[in-house]
Parts: sequence; C-alpha cells; structure tokens
Amino acid sequence: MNMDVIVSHINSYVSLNEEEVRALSSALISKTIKQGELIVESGEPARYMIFMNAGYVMTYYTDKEGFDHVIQFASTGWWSGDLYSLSENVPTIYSTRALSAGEVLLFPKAAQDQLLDKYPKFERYFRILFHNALMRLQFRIIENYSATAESRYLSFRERFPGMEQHVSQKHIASYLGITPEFLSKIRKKLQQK
Amino acid sequence: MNMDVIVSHINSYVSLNEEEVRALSSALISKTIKQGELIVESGEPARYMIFMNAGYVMTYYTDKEGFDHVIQFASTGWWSGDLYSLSENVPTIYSTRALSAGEVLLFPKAAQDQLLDKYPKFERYFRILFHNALMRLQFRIIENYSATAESRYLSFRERFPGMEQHVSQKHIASYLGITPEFLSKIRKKLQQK
DNA sequence: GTAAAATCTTAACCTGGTTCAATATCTTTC
DNA sequence: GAAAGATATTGAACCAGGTTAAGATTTTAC
Repeated sequence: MNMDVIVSHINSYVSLNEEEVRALSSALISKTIKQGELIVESGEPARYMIFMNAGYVMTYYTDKEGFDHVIQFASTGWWSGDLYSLSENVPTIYSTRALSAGEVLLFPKAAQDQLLDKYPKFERYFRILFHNALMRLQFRIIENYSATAESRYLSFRERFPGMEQHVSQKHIASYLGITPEFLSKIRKKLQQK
Repeated sequence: MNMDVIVSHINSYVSLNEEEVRALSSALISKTIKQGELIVESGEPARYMIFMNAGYVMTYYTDKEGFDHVIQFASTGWWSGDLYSLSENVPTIYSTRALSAGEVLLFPKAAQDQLLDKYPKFERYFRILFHNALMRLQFRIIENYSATAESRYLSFRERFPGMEQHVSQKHIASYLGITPEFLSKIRKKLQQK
C-alpha cells in the first residue's frame, strides 16, 4: 500500500514515528477505483473516512425529487466521507462517486477510534484537520452569501485546478448552486471578454 | 468564576478530573459584558476563543462598502471566536458584539496551546467540538443551497430559541443573507397564514 | 418627556437566476 | 458507424429576492 501521500499529509501537522505509521498502515484499506464507480451509496451507514491517494471524486445528495446536489469535490491528498453518518451511525444521505480512475484509502470508524485511543498524536492531527476544514467552510459560507455565481465559478476553478476536465458542467453547476443553463451563459460571457 | 456551564459542556464529551478542571479554570478569564458592547473588534489579531457563560452575542464582518454581514450568533454554552485569525495570527475580519448583558469566558490562545500539550483530553474535546461544528456547518451549506429564505428563517427560529427577542430584524436578515425589507415581507406573509 | 436617530413596514419597479422547450453536440453501445 | 442516450447551448417567459424611497414605529439621548 502506498502510504506516501497520507503520511506526508499527516506529518505536515504532527510528526509520526515508525510505530504510528505502522499502526495507521494496518488500519487502512486500499481500494482501486474506476471512473464512474460508486464508492459510497446513500442509504447505508457510512463506515469509512476516505483518503484520496490518486484521482478525483465527488460527494452529492439526492433530494426527494431525485435531483443530485454536489456538495464536495476531492482530489489527491484530501479526505472525504460523511462525518455525521460515521459518528451517529445513521444512514448517510450522501453518495460518493469516482470522477476518474484512482486509488483511495478507506479508514474504518472502529480502527480510527482505536488509533485515537492509543496514540494522542492522531487526536491532535484530526483536531487540526477538522479545525482547518471548519475555517474553509466558514469562508465558503461567506463567499456564497456575498459573491455572485460568476465569481463563485471563477473561485471554483482556482481552488480545484484540473478538476474541471473531470467533471461534467452540470455537476459543477450543482456545486455552485445554479442551473447548468445558467452556468452555460456565464461561460459564454467569460469567453467573450 | 462560574465554571459550571463550561465544565458540564466539556464533560458531555470527555470526563475531566479535578486537576484538569483546575488547569482550565486558571487559564480562563471571566468578563462581564454589557448590551451593545464590542467584545472583539476587527483589524487586530484574535487572541481568545470565547465561551458564553450567559447572554447573547453575534459575530459579523464589515465589507468594503461598510455593510455588516452577520455570520454567527451564540448563546449560553456556545463557543465563538475567529479560528482563522487565532491560528494564523493575522488580523481578524470579524467583530463580536454583545446583544444582551451577560458573561463570557475568554480562553487565550497561548493558554489553550499549553493545555493541549499537557492534557490530551483537551485535544479530544476540541477534536470533537470542531468535528461537530463542521457537521453543523455542512448542514447549513446544504440548507442555504436548497432552501428558500422563508424556510431558512423558520429554521433560524428553531435553532436559536429566544434569540429573536435580542436581535434586531436587520441582523437576522443579514444572517439569513437577505435584506431587512424582504424579511419584513416574509414575516407578514407568515402572520397571514 | 420630547426630539433625534434608528429600525421596521409598505409599495413600485428592477435583476440574477430559473424553467421550459427546442436544438446541437458529444458519448456509448451494439 | 448508426442509433440512442446523455450533456450542453440558446432563447423566451417567469419568479424570488433586491433596490429605492417614503412613511410609521420604536429606541435612545439629553
């Protein structure tokens, strides 16, 4: 199993010793993903946090009318997964789908709990991880309030370089909270500039 | 200093022993607040996390045109403060203002770092705290995308019972991301039902 | 206790973004 | 490589929510 990406990610916050790397390694499950594959399906309780070793995925939920709403993209070096479902053990409302071939590391809830109990360094890592995610999300909320759809689109392209090639326009529109038709108009307008 | 609220909050996640409570207690600074008082002013680096012992506060940022945008309310038992400014040591863009008389506990950054180093239990507490805040914020993002202003207003009233009496309509409107005029229309419509 | 300031309401008009429907393009699949 | 299905574009009608401005009500300050 290729541990390079995750270990260097974790080491940017805390510094793991050999034993901790080994413990982490034996907790993780590597999984190759194919383009279009459903990694997590809504309706069952989430069992893993998902770390991207390579490739792109998106997480979305499907409303009562059957429309998908994309709430997150993730690429190499990012975590994904439904924290709420994981911790409360309720069925997740989100599905996660591969947008390209790649590899993910699955981190089962039980193994995570064990690791957290045994090695306080992981407590610290996840504290900082959640802390940072929280800051980013706060920023996104502000952005959503104050910015227009066009500028949100531009900032999507900045924040997820390369992602646009892998995602259909309708999913980008969904992530931005607008209709595909309107995104189409925005792109046309931007080209003319 | 009244430690009841904060200790019982923390004990709902981890279980503090006497020494830990003592250490926490000596790290905190109690401050009485008056209605309308500015607790944190934007422009200076944030130095504290803020725990509400009693009363109500709101956090907002002021844009280039001078308009305030409310991003958070907090009442008894909630944390407030700018995590980004605290951790990156940059000037905060948010101001925090008391909406009623009350009491806050200020938790200085340096003291927090010390506590985290010495007592892993606090790592765990903050890991869970941030984790939960993250879940709530994810939910709020979905809500903002899919729900109409009217239903966001209704869900504001549910989530912050009693808050409406302390906050001016224009600040509620700001929190909901709409104009005060439009909130006025919504309220009128709801009354007629 | 009254004047000034702030907040709230109402109404007419405006705009960013949606809906629907028709056409065009790109992908699959056999 | 043709047919079918998905995805993207365009345009017209429409709607949620914004803007502006004026009046009504409440709060604040002296």
